[in-house]
Formats: sequence, structure tokens, C-alpha cells
Amino acid sequence: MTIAPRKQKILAAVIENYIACGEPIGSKSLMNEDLNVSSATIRNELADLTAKGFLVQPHTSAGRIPTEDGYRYYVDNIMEVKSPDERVKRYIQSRLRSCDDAPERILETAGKILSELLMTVAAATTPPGENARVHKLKFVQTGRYTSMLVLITSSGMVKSRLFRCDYAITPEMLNVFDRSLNEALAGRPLTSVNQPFAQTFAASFGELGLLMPDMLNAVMDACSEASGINIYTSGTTKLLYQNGLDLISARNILEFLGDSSESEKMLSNVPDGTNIYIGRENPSPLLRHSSLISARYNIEKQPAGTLAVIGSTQIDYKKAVSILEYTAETVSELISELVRKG
Amino acid sequence: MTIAPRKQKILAAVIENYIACGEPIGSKSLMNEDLNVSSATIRNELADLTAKGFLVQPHTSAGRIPTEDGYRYYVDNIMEVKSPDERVKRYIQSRLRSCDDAPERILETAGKILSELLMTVAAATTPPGENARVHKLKFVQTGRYTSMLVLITSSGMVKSRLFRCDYAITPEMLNVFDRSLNEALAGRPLTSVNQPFAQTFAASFGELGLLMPDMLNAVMDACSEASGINIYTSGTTKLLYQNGLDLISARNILEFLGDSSESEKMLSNVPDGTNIYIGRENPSPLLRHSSLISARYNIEKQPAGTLAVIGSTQIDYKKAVSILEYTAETVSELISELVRKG
DNA sequence: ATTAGCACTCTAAGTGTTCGAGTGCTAATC
DNA sequence: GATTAGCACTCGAACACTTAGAGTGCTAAT
Repeated sequence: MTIAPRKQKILAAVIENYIACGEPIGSKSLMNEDLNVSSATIRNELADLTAKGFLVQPHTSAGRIPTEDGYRYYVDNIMEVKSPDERVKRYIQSRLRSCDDAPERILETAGKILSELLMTVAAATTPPGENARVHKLKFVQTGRYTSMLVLITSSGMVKSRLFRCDYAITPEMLNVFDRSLNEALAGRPLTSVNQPFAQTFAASFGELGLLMPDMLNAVMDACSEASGINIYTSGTTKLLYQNGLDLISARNILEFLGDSSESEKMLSNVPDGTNIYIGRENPSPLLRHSSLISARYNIEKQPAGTLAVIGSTQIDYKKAVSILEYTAETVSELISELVRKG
Repeated sequence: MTIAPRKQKILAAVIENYIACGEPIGSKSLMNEDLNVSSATIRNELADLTAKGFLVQPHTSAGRIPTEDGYRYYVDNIMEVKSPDERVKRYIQSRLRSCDDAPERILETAGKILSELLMTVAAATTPPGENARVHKLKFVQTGRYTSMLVLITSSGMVKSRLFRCDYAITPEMLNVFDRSLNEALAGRPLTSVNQPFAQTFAASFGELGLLMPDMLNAVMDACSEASGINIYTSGTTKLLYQNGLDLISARNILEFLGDSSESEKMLSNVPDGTNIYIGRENPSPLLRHSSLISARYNIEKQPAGTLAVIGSTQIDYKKAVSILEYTAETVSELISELVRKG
């Protein structure tokens, strides 16, 4: 459906004003926009937009507020997304560059930035590590009975795990573990480091194998974490500050994020590029009264993970998309650079 | 001020009912308690308790609600704290024992347990590491330009840091760093590992010292984190579910926790044992309409850190104290055990 | 000291009324 | 044919008013 330019302009004005102030918008307040027509004309247009289903009146003597269809039309056909301010860009760059040591940090920081700048809940998924392999393992003794395992994957992720044994650990023992595990695991897919593997591995050492379960648990644990998707959530407390978001929706958003299976599935199945789900368009029933805006980031041109913000349907779509896209772009660059450098 | 037993019983009944249902409590509903007196008698007692300032009426035809003084009297003189249910104890034990690898994990988990069981925000401070010393440092190469530093303190804390250099790292180089840093630092107070030290240290290596700044930054960073107090906060989202807590207080609690200098100062200056701050008794103005309940935990009988929950003044003090004390006790035992084992 | 009884107070909830914001429609105008 | 001024209309917010009921304090009797 295509709509006359002036009508689009009016629709955009209603939506942008409504997003800004949260009150229904009447014909008179729209005369401030540079439309140069009388309020009666505007009313005619508003009536038409209402008939088309883009606006509704809460009651006869109120102004209009956008419907979800209205937001959808706005987002698809009217909204012009601009690149963020130079100042904002610099801020995003500096925040993200200050944690150039690890991809996880970058993603976590990206989530924080988004939630700060957009005053919403934000989420960032790590790239799926299912195809990654073990690159290297290393043990560091941290106490008489405790050690730290450091796992480095082929994709450059670093995971560490502390573990404790029932017996006093000796450097020699750790060396044996280190050598044999690296031999056995280097190049193996993370997903293949599972219970059966651990048993076979321990068994092949006879007596010595009895000393291994704690350590092998740590290894499996680290591999399984590195092979899955992790979600960093930021700004949940922003829900207390949002307007246009009722308590129930706020709780639903929290439950969506708290249920990692649901949010993981949803966020990792989001299409490439930028995507907006408005209210009932959301796959998850928990978000049916909220909006989710997502952007994918890439590593070396390959689709990798998702950044997303969630808020009321009355969220500032233009600003959100602009900042989200720029952040995703920057994240892509920085992580790609890390991977390239190795 | 001492109060007749029956009056105490009535005060307790009002408070406990009010905490449970959030509605003002009238004389009739108190007849269900086993007082065996008429509502008129209860009214006389209520009038007296109101005159003493322990109760107020929101309006003439309403029941009574407790004042902060009322809560204070209840907490000091009436409330009998019992040890938690066996089931709850077992749950706390199992959760805390499942992370027996690191003190930090135990504290983080303790916070989570508290916020889950009490449906409030919880905080846990790490022991101040100001007197701790460097025990050992270890480097693990994670990429061509990146490495991980693992710092182990004399108090058994383990901190890791990733860092990146401009030049390709060689195992030999890491070995040199490792050896010379361990030599220079082992036994040194964490707080003495600062900028001046780093400069002197790097200078003593001449040319080679130019390669060190990134690594030394990581070392200083890790030491300064380990020497300070960290606060683990859990359950901030519970604020959305609490009743008796208005939006402003909820935000204030968040701000209190967000301002680490304030919360750090407050939480680490809390007296030994269990402590309850009700409303205006709170040192921080941000908590003047909330209650904070804290319990200290010990390491090897030495005061170490604080566990705390924060909620509306209408929080279930009895349950909170009971669970908080048991958790603090268990944390003390587990961490002491870790330290003893080394 | 306790209690039954009662007058009293005050809120929550419902009703009626007014005010005004915003509308849709119509007839006049460009 | 599009635009606009004008006007009647609608409906909610705000306020006043009423009523019902919960809870009280007081008094006189036990």
C-alpha cells in the first residue's frame, strides 16, 4: 500500500511526537509541523490514516496514537535512518576500543553501550562456537589443591575454569595433564569433548586416570560453554525508568531474557542485517507488547552474532536502528581485526 | 522502654500480618490470633501502641500499619529468629558447595541465593585485599599478540586479565616476563604494585623494558582489582516484583548500588554480626525509605566481608535475618576451609 | 480490667454535572 | 477538486455529592 506524501508526513509527525511525549497527538498540535495546512485538513488526513488502521483514538475526544501497523509502515516506508552524531560515534568507538583484548568483552561492552544510549534493555549473543575446535589448553596451579584451566579455541575465545582436586596437585602432574590433553584434544571439535570422550581418555591412563575427573570436568565445562552461545544482557534496571512500558510487559521482558533457551533460539535465528519486531510480530509471546530491534554483526564477512535492544513499542526506532547498526558495524570490524591478527 | 507482653504480641501480630499482606491491620482481623480478648480490648492496646509511636493509621477508618519505630522495637525485642528449615539449609549448602573452587564464586552465589530466597536485591562484598600480597603470577599465551595473566594472591584470590601487545609475543619473552616479574613481585603487597613501581621495573630492563607496558598494565590492573573490595549485586530485577516498594525507592536502591563508592563504604563499615537499618536509620539518603539487612562473614575467625539484602521497610525481617545469618555462616565456613587447604 | 454497644469519622466506590479537547461534517472559498 | 472556517457532537477528566462500610474511640455495664 502506498500513501500520499503529505499523509506520510503526518503519520511520521504523529509517531515521532507520540514517541517523544507519550500523549495522544491531536490535529492542533500537528499544525506546528511545517505542513502549512489547517487543522481541518489534518483532521481529514488523520481520519483516513485511522481508517487505514495506522492510528487509533483511545476515545472520541482524544488525539491519535499509532497502531502496531502504523509503526510498521513508518519503519518500512517513512523513517530515514541517519548515521549517528559524530560525538556518539566517537563515544562508541572509544568504549569498544578500550576493551580490545577479548571478543566477549567487546560484546558485553556493546550491550552496555546500547542500554545506556537507548535507555533500554540490550542483549548481545556470542558467535556460536559449535564449529570451533580446541586450539590449546593450559593449566596454572593456583593452590595446593586447586588449579586454573585456560582453554583457547580455534576462533580465538579464551575460557578459564578453576577446579579443585581431592589430592595435592604437583607441577609434574599438571605437566602430564597438560601434555596429554593437548595431544589428545588439539584440533578436536569442542562439541566432541563430552562425557564419553572423558571416560575413554581417563581409562587410557589406568591408575593415573582416577586422578582426572575433576580436571576433566573443568575441561568439558569450558568446552561446552565455549561451544554454545552466550548472551550478555545489560540494562535490565532500565526497565524501571522506561515510560510506555507497563509492569507486566517489563516482567515479561525479564522472563524472556531469563529463559535462556527461548532468548537464545530467538536471537540467533534473527535474519541478517537489521530487523524490527513490533508487538505481536514478535515470535515470543512474552514480547507481544514490546518491540525488539536486532542487528547482526559479522566476523570476517561471516554472520556471527546478534545485538538487540528491547523496549516498549513506543521506542525511538530511528535512533535505535541508527545506534544499533553503527555499534554492530564497529563490533564486526573490531572482532574481525582481532581474529585476523590471531 | 518495656512493653507488656500482650501488647508485644499484638504489635508482632500487626507487623507480621502487615508484612504478609501489605494492608493496614484492624482490630477485628487480629481476633484470629490466639489472644482471647475482644476487639475492643485490642483497640485499646492499638490506641496505646499508636500513642507510643509504633503504629499509625493512614486514616481514621483504616487499620494500623507499623512505623519505622514499630519495626525497630519488633526487631529488637520481639522477633525470635529461628534457624531456617532443613530443606532451605540443604539448598543453601548445596548451592554454595557446588562452587567450591573460588571465594569470588561463593560470594556471587551467596548473593544469588539471597535474592532468590528473599525476593530482594542482594549484595556481597569481597574481603578487602589491601593487606594481601602477590603470591604468584603466570602468563598464558592466547594468540600471536595476546596473552592472559593469572594473578594469585596470598589470600588465595585468583584474578585473570587478557592483554594485547603491538608486537608478536614469543614464548621466550613470556618466560622472561614470568621469571623476572615473579622474582620482583612475589611477597610484595598488592597495593605497592603501582605506576612508579612499573616505571622503575621497566627501566631496569633497558631496551627490553619498552616491550613491557601492556603487560605491566595488566599486572597493575589485576593487582588493583584484587586489592580493593568488589561488590557482587544480584536480583536487581526483583525490584520489579516487590510490593511495598514505590518506583522512586526502587530507583534509589539501584543508584545506591550503582554508586560503588557509596555502597562500598557503607557495606564495608557495617558492624560485625547481623545488622538492620530501617528507613531513616540508613546512613545513605538513597535508602531512607528502604531497609537494609546485613551480616558479616568471617575467614578463619577474622571479619572479612558483608552479605546484605535491601528491600522495602515492609520486608520479612525474621526470614531475612534467619537466611542471611545461615548463609553468612556457611560462606564463612566454606571460604575458611578453602583458605586452610590453601 | 474487660467488653458490648454505639456514635463518629473517613475512604472507596458510585453517580451526576460541567468543561474542554478533539473530533467529523457541511457549506463556503480558493 | 482541494482546502478551510465554523459548528454541533462526543467523551473523558475533574469535581462535587452521596452512600456503604470498615474501623475507630468512648462510655457504661460487667
